[in-house]
Amino acid sequence: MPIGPTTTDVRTQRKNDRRRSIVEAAARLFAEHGFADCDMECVAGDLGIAKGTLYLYFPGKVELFRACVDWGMAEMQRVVFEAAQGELPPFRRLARSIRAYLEFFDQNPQYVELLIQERAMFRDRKRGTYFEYREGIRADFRSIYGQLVADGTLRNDLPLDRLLDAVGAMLYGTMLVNNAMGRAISSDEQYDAVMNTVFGGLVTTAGQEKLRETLKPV
Amino acid sequence: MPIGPTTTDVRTQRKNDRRRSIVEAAARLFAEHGFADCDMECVAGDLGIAKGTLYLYFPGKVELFRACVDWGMAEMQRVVFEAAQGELPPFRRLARSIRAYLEFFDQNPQYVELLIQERAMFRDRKRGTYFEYREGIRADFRSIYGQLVADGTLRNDLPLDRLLDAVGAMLYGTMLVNNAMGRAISSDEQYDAVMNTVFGGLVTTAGQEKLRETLKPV
Amino acid sequence: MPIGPTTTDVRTQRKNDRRRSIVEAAARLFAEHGFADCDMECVAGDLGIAKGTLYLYFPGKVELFRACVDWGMAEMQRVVFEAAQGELPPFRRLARSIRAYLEFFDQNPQYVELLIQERAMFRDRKRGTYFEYREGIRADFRSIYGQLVADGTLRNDLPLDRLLDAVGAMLYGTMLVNNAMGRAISSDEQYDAVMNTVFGGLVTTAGQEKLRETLKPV
Amino acid sequence: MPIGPTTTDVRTQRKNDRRRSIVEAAARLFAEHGFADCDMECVAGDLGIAKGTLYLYFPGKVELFRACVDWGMAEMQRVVFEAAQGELPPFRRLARSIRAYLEFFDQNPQYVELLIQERAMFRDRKRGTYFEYREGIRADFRSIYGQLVADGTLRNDLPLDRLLDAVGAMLYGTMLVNNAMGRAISSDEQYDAVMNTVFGGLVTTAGQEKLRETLKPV
DNA sequence: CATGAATGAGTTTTCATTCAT
DNA sequence: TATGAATGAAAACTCATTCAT
Repeated sequence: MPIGPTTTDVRTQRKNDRRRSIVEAAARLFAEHGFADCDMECVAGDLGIAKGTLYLYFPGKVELFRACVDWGMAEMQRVVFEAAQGELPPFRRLARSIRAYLEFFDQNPQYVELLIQERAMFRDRKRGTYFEYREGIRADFRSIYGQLVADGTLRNDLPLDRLLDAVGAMLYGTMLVNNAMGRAISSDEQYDAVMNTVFGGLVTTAGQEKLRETLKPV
Repeated sequence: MPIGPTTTDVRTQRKNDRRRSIVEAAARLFAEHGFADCDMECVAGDLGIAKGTLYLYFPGKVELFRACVDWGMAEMQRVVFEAAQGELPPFRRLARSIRAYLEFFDQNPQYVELLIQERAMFRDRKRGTYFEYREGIRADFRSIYGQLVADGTLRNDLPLDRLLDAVGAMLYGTMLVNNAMGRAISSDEQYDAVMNTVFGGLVTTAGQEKLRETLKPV
Repeated sequence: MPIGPTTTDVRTQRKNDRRRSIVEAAARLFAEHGFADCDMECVAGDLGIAKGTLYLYFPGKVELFRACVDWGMAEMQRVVFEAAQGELPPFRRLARSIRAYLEFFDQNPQYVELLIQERAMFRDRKRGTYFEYREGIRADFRSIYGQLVADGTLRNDLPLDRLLDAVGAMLYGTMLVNNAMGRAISSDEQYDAVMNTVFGGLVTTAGQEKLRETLKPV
Repeated sequence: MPIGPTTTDVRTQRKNDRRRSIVEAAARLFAEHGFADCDMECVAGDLGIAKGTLYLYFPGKVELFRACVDWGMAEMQRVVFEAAQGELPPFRRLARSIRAYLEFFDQNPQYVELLIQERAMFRDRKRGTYFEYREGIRADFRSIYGQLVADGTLRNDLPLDRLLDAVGAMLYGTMLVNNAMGRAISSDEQYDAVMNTVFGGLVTTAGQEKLRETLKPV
């Protein structure tokens, strides 16, 4: 009996591909028109399929929307994590992640839009998808921050959580403001501003010596 | 003909009072239920008036909503400006404004909600009300920042606009994150975090000496 | 201060009149097309009003339908009760009620239809409206039957409940069969049949001798 | 060419078996959820086959439903007929049939449900399946009733049709009422009640004297 | 000015039926 | 034969807005 993909495998695969392509189209359209003003007809039309078909892949409009946000945030998380991999000094890994974060939202502005839509629409969900993924990222980066405090690169007079908060708020704010202003500022410039200000402030004087290279503009 | 308030004046006054009270109720309700889930009936009901009456004061739902956001942002601007008044050193005035900003949104979370609603709903409007008022504030504070750069308190190796951007992004991010996390952190702590990080980074070493008092926790 | 109808009274009155006329039209249409095949548009159209207006008077299609059945059964109950009033011997009152029941459904076949619709549609409701009203009628007639048993008119070898059941089943069956056959038999004839059989018995006195064994309880 | 079941016969046989098993499942499910709330998916799922397969055996949902009702009524007719067979006195055969009828619906309440569903759904069909089969039964029993009138067991002052109507209505009503009340009364008791009332009459001999006027035709 | 009844366009969702594989 | 993915028509319900009183 030959080993190979079973019918079920193929079907599952096909179904996943389809879900994926629906999510991609929907993410774009939800971002373009807003959740309320993008009806299922519109998504189906864009994909060239019938309205009813969408319901074979997602239970309803809300779930489709959630899948879009989730997909985007998973992407973002992946990109940020990947940037932190490799045999590099901790601050370097941190910096690369920050850059990755800003670039991700700069290149995928539709996900900024979806975050806002989600926040506006579902005020009941405790925090929204962004903040769920943020928790994951935060947990993973905590150790890096810990190392940097331990080796004297970062200030040790602030609780680790405040430190993480500060960087998180700065990045969130930067991402949103930039998006609102029509991406007038390149992600390079954004990166410089964040590094110069937040880390200019968080890094010790001694640390600044050590990081001269890393902190300077790209 | 007697001098005094004319009938017209009285009418205008009364109309404005009415508009004002409608805006207050609507702001609360839009924030509570969201723009889409707060219907005109709901606003009218809360005020104890008929639905049709709302249309005597506002052309439509959207305009009423905009009036709410506008009202809130004007309040915010006023509060921030007021904090900057008085015979105080420039950095002091800056710090007081920042504190006022954070406190305003902490005490009026409904306006955070409205900002998010507006952003989500009206993606066509170039930037939204927050960013229009932000421009006004920014213009007014530019001179303060200029003074602080000139007198060596703030770093002069960054363009003034980047400096303003950095503070703005940090504040916007802090306000939103705090709101999303359920205001788990007091505005005092938020203030400290912002001052310690952003200004810890922006202030020169020399400047830090001078500002020792101002920068330290409240 | 003059005594007279207040604005509220007038409004309530008007609202009730409207509800009433909607129920009348809806009862007719639900009966004609069936619950499933009679959409709200159809009811509204028949009344010359907009679909949305229906929702000002009834929360939804189901409630409108229920109001129709309820209205009809209340009418039926009223008619049956009224027939039992007056200074007449008990059996006479009973007979008049039975006649009234059969005539009511003969003249208002739409209510037969609605009863069937309800039964088919809402299998979850314990019994349906007919059987709720039936309970009321039954309770009221129990005393008449009691008198007739006591004075020796009716057999006393059957529990009162079985007696009531028997008459009830006969009437229900007669009403439904007659309706299903297209009202081929006049309510006069139906009445005769019921009285002659249920009360008179089909078996002759002589026959009863012969059937003693067969007729007696199993 | 060999004599024996041809390929075609085998196929036909298999097809019929399949139809049969589909009808059984569908009857159960239509009765449980109602025609409208039992979709083809649900029937297919219960049988462990694909939705499309149903359409190989029945042209559509309605035809499947009709087949269910038809199947049930044919069963009922068979059971009632069988009970009337044998070398027994006519009234005995009649009584056995009545008992069989009541027992059938008591033990197969799903068919009561289907009758109601059919009646509610297809008001256009002249009478519905029940009444078609009823005609058959009626025709067959007419001769029994005739004998009983002829031999003086049953009253001869009523047209034979009225007599048949009366028994039919009583049985139909009893079956439906009993079903609606949640089968609170055993089919034994139902049987007794029918026999006692319709055939025995509720009014005592003495009572009949008194009611001569009231009971006689209007 | 105030009212609130009436409107009707607009959207989500369901499901019988089809048909390519 | 059997499958099950795709279709698209149909219908309940909502709510901003209007307007006669």
